[in-house]
Amino acid sequence: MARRRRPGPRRALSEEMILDAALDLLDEGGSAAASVRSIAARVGVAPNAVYTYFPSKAVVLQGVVERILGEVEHDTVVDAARPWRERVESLALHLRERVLAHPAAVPLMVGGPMDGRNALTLNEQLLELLCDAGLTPTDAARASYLLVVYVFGSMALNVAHGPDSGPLPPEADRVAARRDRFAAIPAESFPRSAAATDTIASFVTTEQFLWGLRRLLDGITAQA
Amino acid sequence: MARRRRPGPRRALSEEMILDAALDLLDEGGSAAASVRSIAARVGVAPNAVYTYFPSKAVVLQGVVERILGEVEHDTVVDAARPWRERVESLALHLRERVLAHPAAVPLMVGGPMDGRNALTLNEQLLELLCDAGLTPTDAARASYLLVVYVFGSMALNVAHGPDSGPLPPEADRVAARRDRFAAIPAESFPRSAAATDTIASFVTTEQFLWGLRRLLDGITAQA
DNA sequence: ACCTGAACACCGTTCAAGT
DNA sequence: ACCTGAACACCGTTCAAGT
Repeated sequence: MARRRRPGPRRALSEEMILDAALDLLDEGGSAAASVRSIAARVGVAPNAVYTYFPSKAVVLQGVVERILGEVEHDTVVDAARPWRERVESLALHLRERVLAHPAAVPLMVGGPMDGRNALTLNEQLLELLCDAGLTPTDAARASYLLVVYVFGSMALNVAHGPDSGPLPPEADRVAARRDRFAAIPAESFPRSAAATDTIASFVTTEQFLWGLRRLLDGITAQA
Repeated sequence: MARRRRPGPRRALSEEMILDAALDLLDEGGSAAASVRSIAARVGVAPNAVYTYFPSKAVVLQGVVERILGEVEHDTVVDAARPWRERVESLALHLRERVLAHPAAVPLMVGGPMDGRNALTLNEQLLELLCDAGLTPTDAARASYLLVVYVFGSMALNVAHGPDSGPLPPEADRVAARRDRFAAIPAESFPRSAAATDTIASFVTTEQFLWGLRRLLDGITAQA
């Protein structure tokens, strides 16, 4: 089935080089920096040459998402001998860590299809885990969707306030920035929100992420 | 403290008119249709006249988000006499229904600050509800964040696959579209995902939303 | 103070032409 | 088949000028 291809001049690039360039630009300058023109410039071709490799910018960005999800080493992180809840937790924590390394890509994930090979692999592993836990296939599928919504939803809200360029600041700085942001809540109109400022500021932490994840797992097991 | 303003010619517009135009365009043509230029055209002024009312496009879109969140009639939906779980459920369902009426606005909410007056009002009401349920202020704040992540996260993933224009199709059509999309999963590589196609297709339904919400409430009460 | 015309510095994408 | 120059139809935003 091996078809010969491209009889013309050797191609100067590869899909991978374009995805690399796009991801680098995304990491360095945020979503606005990853234009077709700047991607092309970085790999040293004219803007329209990109369309030899990808049909549109949207497909390039989809490829970037897939590349990031591919960086999640699905199997090595999760020790099959441990209890299933711990396995889910370490998978979720690892996924979150890997994705938050590319903050500008989070909106692309939440806003796009997420039905590529690596996304499916991730989902498949989660399903396996939940079936091992004794859930029916239907409940496992529902629960995995719930977990996906939580992991990606929390990342999206985490990233929402931050700057649109560069890597994610350290956790302490993000908490401080959030506290500043919510310190101005008028206590007379929103007494409970104002009183909870410190807790609200901590929503961007891994600790709060784990708290929510555990409540979610509690809910799933209570159901089973 | 009433300060006199604008000694020049009477302003032809108001902030509200601009927000109306922006929301209409968003609803009719998706996020790409709500450009500063098209907003200006709809209200009958030159593009740069918009900058007399708002400092930037981002602030206009923030205003649109606030307007939508203001459409949620916080109090009337939730009967204070009912058990707190039911009150949370009806608040979440109502919020979801109101927001999904404007699919193109969902990414704006998940991607932006969400710290306006109406967003705070919503959060305050949720906090009150959870405190009534017996949670400590800290746990109530954490739980409300968990609920917000879930409600907005699930909407974002729901809207992600759909077309970028017009109102959200009826639920049955969205399920069918999703089934088509995931019917192509190769069963040899992803056996569990392929077997769960029907369940996966149903993720966009209100029923599945409620299922997840209830697991979440189970987890929160198990903690308390 | 509010609005305009014109311009600046960008976009994504297409097309005819070269090799 | 791959790449280029040039163009098309857009963007958000700024600025000087009018009233």
